[in-house]
Amino acid sequence: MPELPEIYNISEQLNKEIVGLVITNSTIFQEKSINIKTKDFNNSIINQEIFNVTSRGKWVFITFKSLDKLFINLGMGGDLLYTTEIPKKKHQAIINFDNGYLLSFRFWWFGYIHFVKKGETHHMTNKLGIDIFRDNITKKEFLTLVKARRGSLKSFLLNQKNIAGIGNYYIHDLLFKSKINPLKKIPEVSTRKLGMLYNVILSEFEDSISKRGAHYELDIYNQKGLFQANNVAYKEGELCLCGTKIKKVKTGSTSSYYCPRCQK
Amino acid sequence: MPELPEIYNISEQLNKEIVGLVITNSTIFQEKSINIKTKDFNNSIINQEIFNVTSRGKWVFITFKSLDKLFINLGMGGDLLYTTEIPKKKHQAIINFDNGYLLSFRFWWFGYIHFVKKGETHHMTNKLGIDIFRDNITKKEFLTLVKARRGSLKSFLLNQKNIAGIGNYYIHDLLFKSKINPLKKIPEVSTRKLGMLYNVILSEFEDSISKRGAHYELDIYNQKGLFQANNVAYKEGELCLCGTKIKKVKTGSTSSYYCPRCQK
DNA sequence: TGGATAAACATAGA
DNA sequence: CTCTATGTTTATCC
Repeated sequence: MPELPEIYNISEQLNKEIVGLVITNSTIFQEKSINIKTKDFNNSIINQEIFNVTSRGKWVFITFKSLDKLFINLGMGGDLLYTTEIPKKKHQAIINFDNGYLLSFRFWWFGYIHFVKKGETHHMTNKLGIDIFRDNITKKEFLTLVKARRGSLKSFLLNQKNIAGIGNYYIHDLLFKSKINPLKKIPEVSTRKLGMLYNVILSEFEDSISKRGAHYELDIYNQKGLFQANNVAYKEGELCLCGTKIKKVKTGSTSSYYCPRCQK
Repeated sequence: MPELPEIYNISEQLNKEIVGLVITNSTIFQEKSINIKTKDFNNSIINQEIFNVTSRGKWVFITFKSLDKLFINLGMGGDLLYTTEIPKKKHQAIINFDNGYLLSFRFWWFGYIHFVKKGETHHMTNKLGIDIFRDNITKKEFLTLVKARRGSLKSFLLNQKNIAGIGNYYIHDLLFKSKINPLKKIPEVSTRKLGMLYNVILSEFEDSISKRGAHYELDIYNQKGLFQANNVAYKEGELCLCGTKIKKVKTGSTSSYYCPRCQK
């Protein structure tokens, strides 16, 4: 499940590669991935020229010269490859360009490629929260945002309407490095720790982006990233750096792994 | 806080006393209690003849011959007296009839006397749930209704959108007599106990109505009711009939008192 | 817990 | 936690 650093990286790579290219063909293998009929989708994007590519949270935005857009979400695992040959692995969609290259969209489960006409809004992204990286959010703004709420900090961070881009892989590491217990509610966490969390998010994401994302995700060139988090092991009973056994707790629909000694 | 039995009793008493009477005057001391301007309210009801009086849950409905209506809610404590003399206790409204009698509305806190024109709907009562007593709900209907939900049974019963008329006084007794622990969620309660609960609600309400309501509430003649619940004491540590100490637990915004032995 | 409303939280579904 | 929709609870207001 690619999160902010991977999506940021993918969008920047695409921005380098496909701006100015024109779409010559499009093949949809899974109509559930798109938001309109396949025929309409193809008619809408073929012959369009790419204007730019950017991202917000876990969403990639491809803007055409016409200002129509594609909103792409890779869902729970998936990749977006830029290549000349159709990949052998099962994919949901292929988009061809006039330079002989193509984009292959592969979703492990749910994923979206939504076409949105110029000026129209997209219901899945118009409520997206801040992208702490692209929006140049200051620590003060971050603290104001967080402290307005009283629920669990982990839920807050994972909710894309608050802060877009944090998912289940990075959250453990972010909380570990900020020494925050994943069960805590926002009012129970000191301002100092919330400030530390802000620093950690920025530095961790910058670090990961510079390494082209997480080690188990692919970039558009089919290359794995070099970033490895996992300061807190993903198995109950494994040892933290401090020697304490990692604890597993249910936090909503997923679990959290944390060190009872380091994360108070 | 009058609940179904008291409200049922008040509406039936009114139905015996005021049908056919004509309103000659109306005085509003607290404009927050009504839904339109005082002047409009008075103009709307003066000279109207009472057609009938009925109730649903904690609401009293006075219908005029014109089919305009008054929707009355006594809120958290309050009384509605039918008398010839203006009561000395502070009241929010007085309505006079052509036989020399008057209705005095007294609210301890929030209470409503809403005027609704013929055919129009009233937003506070149009989502009201069933009145188990007036609607002749069968046990099967009751079970279907309850079992469609998964939240706490106590919340379900107190929510006027589900079943109208149960409040904080009767709820303890109803759960005690049904041997249901007030902390249970609906799926955790056996069908047998839910069926028992249905019987208990009907029998308890019938009993209370026959005694003109709870012992601490007043009917329209300023007389206290004769019904006493309190099988489960309202003080932590007091003894249940079985000798076990009553336990107090938080259930949402209020507390529940229950016998850990009798109410499993 | 009287009732409205909004936010917060939980769960199922696609 | 990918996102939506729905249900349920909590908090605050009047």
